[in-house]
Amino acid sequence: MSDRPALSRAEMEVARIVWTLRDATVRQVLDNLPETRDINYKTVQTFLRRLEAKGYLVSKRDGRSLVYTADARPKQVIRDTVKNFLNNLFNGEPLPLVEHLIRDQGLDKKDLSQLRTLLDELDSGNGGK
Amino acid sequence: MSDRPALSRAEMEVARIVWTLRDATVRQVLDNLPETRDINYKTVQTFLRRLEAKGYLVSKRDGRSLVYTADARPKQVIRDTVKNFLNNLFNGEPLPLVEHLIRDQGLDKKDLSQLRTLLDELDSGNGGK
DNA sequence: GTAATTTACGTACAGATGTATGCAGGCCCA
DNA sequence: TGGGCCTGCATACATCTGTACGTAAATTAC
Repeated sequence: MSDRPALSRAEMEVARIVWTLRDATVRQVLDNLPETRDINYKTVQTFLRRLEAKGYLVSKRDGRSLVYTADARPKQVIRDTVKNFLNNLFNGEPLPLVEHLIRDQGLDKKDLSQLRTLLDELDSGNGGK
Repeated sequence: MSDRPALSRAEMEVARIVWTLRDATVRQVLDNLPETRDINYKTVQTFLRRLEAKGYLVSKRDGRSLVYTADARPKQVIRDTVKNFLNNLFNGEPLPLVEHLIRDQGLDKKDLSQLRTLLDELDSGNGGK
C-alpha cells in the first residue's frame, strides 16, 4: 500500500493540481487554486516542500524556480486514499459506498444512466482486461 | 453541513462502534475493536470524551460507568464525511468516484449484478421517494 | 542603477490528533 | 479487610497540519 506518510487534506489539494498540470511551480499551483481558496504563496510553498519530503513529488530547478512533478503515481495514490477511506467508513467494502453514493449523494438521472452504460460495457466487452 | 468539528480517523473508528452497538461504555468499545487494533483503554476513553465534546455523542451514567450514545445522526455524519471526501478527491462529483470504485477498487461480478439490480429498482419503482 | 518584485530556504507557531500516564474512588474476591 | 481491578477525570506530550513570516539573493521595472 506504499510506505509514504499519508497526505493531509491540504496536501492532497495541491498535489492534485500538480498532477493535473503535469508539473508546476509554487506560483502556478497558487494560480490554479480556486478563487475561493484564500491562501498565501508561502503556505503553498510549504505544502510543496512537504509533499517532496513525503516522497510524493520531486523538484528540479528551472532558473530561479523549482518545478515540481509527481514522484509517486497519482493513480496509485488515489487508489490507496480511497481504500483507506473505505476502511474507515465502510469496513473496506466498496459496494456499500457505491450504494450510499447512489442513494444519498447527488447522483442524478443522467449519472444513473451513464452508470448503467458503464455496467453494460464491463459486462459485455469485458475483454478489456 | 453541521457545525461540529470534523471527526478524525480514530474518532470515526470508535464512533462507528458506538453507533453499531446503539450505546456503549469504554470497555464495550474496546472489546469491539478488531483484534489487530492494539490500543489502550485510556486511549479509547479519550476518544469518547472528545466525541462528546465535539457533540457527536452524549453520555449518561450507569452505575460507575458512562454509557455513550449518538447525539448527531450517524447517517448525516456519514453523508457529510463522504461529501467532504468527494470534494477533496473528486471535485465533489460522485459519479467519478463510483466509476473509480467499479474500475479500480475490488468490485466483483456479484457486486456488479447487485448494483445493476439497485439501478433497476430505482429506475422502475422509484416510488420509494 | 536603484527600488520593487519574485523566489528559495529556514523557521515559527497554534491547534488537532494519537497515544497514554497518574491519581483516586468504588467493587469484588479470598 | 486489604490488595487488586475497573472506572472517571485530569493532564501530558510528541507529531502532524494549516498557516505564515523573515531574510537574502536574483530579476524586473523604471
